[in-house]
Parts: sequence; C-alpha cells; structure tokens
Amino acid sequence: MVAKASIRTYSVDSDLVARRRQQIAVGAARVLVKKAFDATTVREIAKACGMSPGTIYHYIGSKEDIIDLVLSHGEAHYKPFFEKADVYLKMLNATQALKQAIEDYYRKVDSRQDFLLFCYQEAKNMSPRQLGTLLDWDRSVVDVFRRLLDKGCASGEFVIDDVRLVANRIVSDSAMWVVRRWFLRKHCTLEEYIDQEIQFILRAISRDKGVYNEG
Amino acid sequence: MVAKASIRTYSVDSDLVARRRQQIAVGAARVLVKKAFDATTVREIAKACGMSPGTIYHYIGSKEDIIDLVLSHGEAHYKPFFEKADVYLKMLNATQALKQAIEDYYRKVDSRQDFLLFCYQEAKNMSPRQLGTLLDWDRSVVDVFRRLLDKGCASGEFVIDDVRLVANRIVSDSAMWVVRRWFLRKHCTLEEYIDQEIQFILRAISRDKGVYNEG
Amino acid sequence: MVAKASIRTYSVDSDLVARRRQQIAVGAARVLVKKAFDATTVREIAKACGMSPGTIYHYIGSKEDIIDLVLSHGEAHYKPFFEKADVYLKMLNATQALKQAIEDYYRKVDSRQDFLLFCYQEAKNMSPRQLGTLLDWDRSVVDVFRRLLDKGCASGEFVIDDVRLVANRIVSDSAMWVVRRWFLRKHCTLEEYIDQEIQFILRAISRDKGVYNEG
Amino acid sequence: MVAKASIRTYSVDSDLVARRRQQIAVGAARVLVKKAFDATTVREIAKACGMSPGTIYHYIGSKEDIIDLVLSHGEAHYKPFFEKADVYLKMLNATQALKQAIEDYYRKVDSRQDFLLFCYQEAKNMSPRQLGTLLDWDRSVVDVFRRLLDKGCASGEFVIDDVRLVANRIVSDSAMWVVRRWFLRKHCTLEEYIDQEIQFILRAISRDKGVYNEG
DNA sequence: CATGAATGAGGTTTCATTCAT
DNA sequence: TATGAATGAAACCTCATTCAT
Repeated sequence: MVAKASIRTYSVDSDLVARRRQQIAVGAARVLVKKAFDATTVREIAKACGMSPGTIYHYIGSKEDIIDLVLSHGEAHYKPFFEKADVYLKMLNATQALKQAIEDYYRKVDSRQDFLLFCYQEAKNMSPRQLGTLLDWDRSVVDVFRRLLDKGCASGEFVIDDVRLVANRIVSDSAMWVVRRWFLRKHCTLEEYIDQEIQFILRAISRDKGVYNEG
Repeated sequence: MVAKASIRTYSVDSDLVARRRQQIAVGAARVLVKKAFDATTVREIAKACGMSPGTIYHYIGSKEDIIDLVLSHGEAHYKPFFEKADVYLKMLNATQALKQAIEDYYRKVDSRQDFLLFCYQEAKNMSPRQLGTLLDWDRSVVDVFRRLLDKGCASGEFVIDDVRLVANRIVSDSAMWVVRRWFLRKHCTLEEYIDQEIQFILRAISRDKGVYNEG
Repeated sequence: MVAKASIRTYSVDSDLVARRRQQIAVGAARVLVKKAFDATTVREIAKACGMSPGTIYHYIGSKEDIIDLVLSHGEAHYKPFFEKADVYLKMLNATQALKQAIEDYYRKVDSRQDFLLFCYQEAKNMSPRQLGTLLDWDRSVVDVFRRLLDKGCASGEFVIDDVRLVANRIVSDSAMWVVRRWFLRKHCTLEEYIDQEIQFILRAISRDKGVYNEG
Repeated sequence: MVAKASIRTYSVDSDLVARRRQQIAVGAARVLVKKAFDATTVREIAKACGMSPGTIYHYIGSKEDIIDLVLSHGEAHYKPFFEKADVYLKMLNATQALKQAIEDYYRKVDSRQDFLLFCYQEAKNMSPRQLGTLLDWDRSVVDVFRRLLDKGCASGEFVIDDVRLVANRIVSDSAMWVVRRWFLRKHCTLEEYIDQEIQFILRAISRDKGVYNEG
C-alpha cells in the first residue's frame, strides 16, 4: 500500500538503520508540529532526534527523505485500523459496524494529530512521488468506509446517493478535528465530536430515521 | 474585522501604495498556489507581480508582509458575503436563508480556492499576529452561520444541540472542498457538493424531517 | 574551437556577465596557481576576484563552472598565435617558420604559466566535457606545428618519420617548461630553453645536417 | 635518498605496520589514478585497501600521510634502476649505456604510470616537505643520466652544451609518456616512443653524427 | 587489532534585503 | 519611482577523524 522509497544510507546494519530512521521520524514529527518543514533546519531536527546533523545523514540521503520517514511512520500508526477492517465488515449490523469504525478511526487520528497536520500542511512541499504515496493512503482509508457503507446499502440499512462522497465526508471530518482544532478544542471534546459526526452521518443515510438515536 | 498591520513603505503616494500592494497580493497568490511560501523566492513573486525585487521592497518591509497582503486581499473577496449577512437574517424562512447562505458562501470559496489553500497550508509559517487575524476572520464567517442557525432555532425550524458545532461544520466542509479537491474533483461537481452539504445539514437539524427535500 | 558551455546566470546584461566572468577567470587563476582547485574555497576565489561569494553565484551555476571560465580565458590568450598560423605557413623557409612558431608559442606559454599548470594539474578534477574541450584545444596547437612540419617535408627541408610525434614533442616540451619549472628555472632562461628546443628539433628533422647551426 | 617521515601509528608490531602501509599505498594508488586526492574520501581509499576507515587510522596520522605512503611506495619501484646505475657507468660505450638506461627507465615509468601521474597532478596538494621529497627523488633520477652524459663527454662520444638540461629532457620526456598519454597512446607504442627519444637525444649530442643509426 | 557509527567543522550554495543608478 | 546587482548570513550536506565495542 505504501511504496517505501529506498533511501540512501552508509550503514549495512539494517536493524540499526530501521531503528535510527524510526528515531528520526519521531523526532522530526515532534518538531514539525510547530514549524513548517522548510522553516525547520536539519540541525533542529537532529537535536530533536538526539543526533548530530552528521549522523542524520548516515540514514537519509537528503532533507527531503525525512518527509518519507515521517509519512511511513505516520501511516504505520494506522495499520491496526486497516487490519480490523475485515472485522467491521463481518459484523451483522452495518450501523453498529460503521459507528465502531468511525470511533476507532477518529481516536487513531486524535492520538497522532501531528501526522495529519503534517500531511495537510506540507502537501505543497512534497514531491509528486510523496504526494502519490499520501493520496494512495488516503484512498485506502476512504475505501474502508466505502465498503462498510456498501454493505449497509446492500442490507437495506442505508440509503445513499453517492457512497464515495459520504465515505469522503467521514474522512474529511476526521481531518477537520485536527486542522481546525483551534476552533473545535474550545467548544467540544473528542467524544462529543465523534458523537456529532455519527449522528450527522446516520441521519443522512439511515433508512429508518429513528435508528441512530438508539446507539 | 481585519486588523490591517501597518507595513513599511518608502512611498508617500497612498494611492500608489494601495495599487502596488494589490498587485503584489494578486501576483503572490498566483505563485503560491503551486509552491509553499518558504519555497518561493521573492524574485519569483516579484516576477509574478511584474515588478523587480527592489520595487517590491518599496511597498513591504519584509517577505513576511506578503502574507498579510495575501490575507487581506483574500478576505476582501468575502466582503460581499458579509454585507449580505443581514439579508439572510431578515428572510422569513430560516431554512431558505441557510440554504442561500451556504450556496453563496461555497461559491465564494470555490471562486478563490487559492486563498483558502494558502490559509490552511501556510498556517505554520504565519506569525501569531497573522494567525490571529486569520482566526478572527474565520470566526466571523462561522458567526454568520451561527446567527442564522440561532434564528432558525428561535423560530422552531431547527433543533440543534450545539449551534457552534454545526456552524463550524458548514465552514469546515467548505474548506474541504478546496483542501481535498484532489478527491472531490474526481467524484462530484460544486453543485453536487453544495446539495449534499445542504442535505446533510438540514437532515441533522430540521425539526420537520421532510422539509429539506422540498428545497 | 572552444565549445563555450552555457553557464547559468541571474543577469540579463550580457556585457556585464562577460565582464564579471572575465574577472572571475582572472581572480581564480591567480589563486589556483598556488592551491589545488578542490582545496580552494569559493570564498577565497571570490575574494581574489574582489567579489562576495554570493555575487560569484550570479555569474556561475556551480563551483565547477569556474573551471570552464579559467579554461576559456586561458585559451583566449592563445588566439593571436592561432591567427598567426597562416603567416608561418606562408613563409618560404619552413625552417625559419618553425623557429618563429616555436619561439612565439613558447613565449605565449611562459607569459601565462598559470594556465598550463592548471590544465595539467586539474585534469583529474575536470568533467569529461571539460577534458574534451581541453584536448580539442591541445590538438589545435599540435596541428599548427604539424602543418608546418608537413610543409617542410614537402619542400624537402625536413625528413620526418612521424610528423605527429614531432609536433607533439614540441608542444610537450613547452608544457615541461612550466610543469618542471622548479628544475629548469634554476638552470636556464626561457631564451636558452627555446634555443635548446629548436636545436633538438632541427637536428632531428633537418635533411641538411648543418642548417640548424646557421639560425 | 628518500627521507621517510615518521607517521603516527597505534601499533607496536613494526612488521604489521609496514605490511599495512604497503597495503594502503597500493590501494590508494589504485583509486588515485582516476580521482584527485582531494576528491577521494578516506572511506573510498579504505575500501580499495580492504580495510575500514578506522583501521587506516591505526597506521597513519592523517589523510595527508597517505601521500607519503604513495610516494614512498612509488619511489621504491625505481630502486632497481638506481642500483643498476653503477652498471651503466661501468659500460665502456657511453652511447650504449645511455641507450640502455633510457630504455630501462622508460619501461619502469611505463609499468607504474599511476605513480608519475600522481606526482605531477597532486603536486599542488603536497606539503612543502612532501614536495621536497619528490624533488629530491627527481634530482636523483636526473643525476643518473647526468653522470652518464658526463662520462660520454669525457670519453669524447658526446658534445653537450648543458649536460643538466639534456638529462632533464630525458626525464621530462618520460613523464610526458604518462602525462600526455591520451595523445601518444593513439599514435605510437612504448617501443616507438623510446626509439624516437633515443634518436632525438643522440642526434643532438653525438660527436659522430652517424653513430645513432647503428643501435 | 579491527570495526564502523558518530561527530561537527567547514564547504558550497541560496536568497532576503539593500542601495547606487 | 523603479531597477537589479551586490551582499553575507545561514542553510544543507560531506567527510576526516575518533572511540566504544
């Protein structure tokens, strides 16, 4: 799903390389929450990783590669969600499955806000390849919800005009929790936000207009 | 509404200053759609404005000031919308008013996508003051919809738990039309997107569950 | 003869560009007599040119381009020699012509020793293209002497086994005046070196074994 | 003849030190044929030696010391030539002795071209001490030929104006076989080059103008 | 003894900003 | 007023050298 670019390294110890790159991804993410990628110096990133600028270049080929590391690391955080996709699909009640998936996904998003923020704010600094990686990943998420919605339509629980658009909306809104956090954080908690999202979606797609009140 | 910072200039002809700054804002916006602010050189911006780098500095104090110009210019684009706010409020039917306001606002957003993109992608490059300006502006937009929703609640047309959250959602979704355009543009037109938005919102807030189908 | 590479510049004033590049070539040559190209920093070269490091990069694309400038400028120094080639060929006495050509060329070499030193010592730092330029130039010089020798053979003044080798030797020996200057400078003057060269060559190629004593 | 600088080492096993330094000299020479010393990293040299960068530093004090090793090793290659010098001097026929010496020396040069190339191209990167070592060595070679020429003059076989210059010319021309190999290699073999050299020299210095044809 | 990961000084290069014209 | 050449600070990146293993 995620095409991992082959990044230059001077080391042959692939374990160490993996460990250091993880370290770089984590450190970089920490700094990049506050400052734009371009405005952040390699020195700053190195310091946040507990490395010297020279060391960082033993594990990457150029500053740009740090974007790849951050993306890879961020996406890895969602692996459990993707692995659970089949579980949602096997649930008898599509409504319950959707509720569960939304809640799980939104909690994932919330627990690694730096990643989504990075994706939305640094898109313009990314190479076409990096952007492609990102869009592929996004589509994968949308697809999980799309399949859930499809199943609900098939079972008659949902009535939906354009399944893709609704799936997109669910993903959009999760991003908004992060991107517009300065607004939302003042007015509601994550739980409230999730509840509202579920209500909005279910009201819009449920055949039986009362069902969404039971959850 | 928007606190215009006082930017240094060497000129005394305030008309010329205004004209040149408009020119800069327009030119800069054109370049900044494609490249991040930090990755864009003053030379590039100057060329896009049809000026020399030296001339630009007769009308700004530093590169950062260009952000202010772009923001001011972008916000000015929404002036008609704000001026029409009272019209919406005076409409008898809150549902119709809301529909109208959403449609008007979304069209405004669509016609100057570069501005919203700039706001969301360059937030990290902005100074606290600039960010404040931006948030103030955002709140103003949300407020327009909040007042519309309040009125609908008062008249009994709407039943809303948290008016702020719904208003925020309307504004959020307009931003998503721009920020996730790479997804949406493939799957629906602006008109379809607006229709879906109106349906989602009305289904969620209307007392009379059928009303939103009539629009 | 010399393929001038197109080097990046930020200026459009081609006169200024030419002037500044000349300035760079001269300054660089002055520093590069003493230190290897790689061991010389751009800052040092800039200072020797009376420019700032930033300014130098308005007229070149990379440090490597300085090699081109030095080569171009060095070769230009030999333009008068090439232009005089026809004069030598039109002289009735091939022996006199050869003597004259050798003397002229060796004096040229002596008056810009830095250039030949640069060519022989930096060859390994040059790109294939630059090396090609250099070899082309070298061949041009050899060719001048080759044609003179050919003419002497045709007129019966010279008897030569391999004209190319003799021409090459003349050029080689001129380089040696520079490359082994630490030896030669202690033991002879340029005039003596030229005389010896002429004697060596004429003794080796003259049909009439006495002729070279008359010169 | 060659003052071997004392190079730092961490080892006490002087046999091992000698062996490793030989290894370094050979490996370095192999790499330095293609790339300038400054442009070659210690890592590359280490790899060419089959060592790690760390190991190299157990046997040298700094990268610069590698120049010393290469010089020492290269000069050692000429030891047999120097040892044979007395043999040449004891030959009855100076002309034959000179012919033999030239041929032997030129073959030596040809069989280790990398060394001469290194000497001529890296001179600017050498410290004064290293350059001194090199010039001393060069003078030693010139001296061998000088003594041969002196003897020929004494015996009446040669008539020479400036013995030093002729000796220098013999050595110069051997260097040219390497330094201008890109030209010569296309036009003649080593044997032809040696023959031409012997002819040039003998024609220039022989009392009996016919003698050189007999060889 | 051998290794190669880590370091950080210093090199090349870019670019916001100034200022003479 | 407008220009664009010049500046130099600071960024990215390399690599000689050290040192724990």
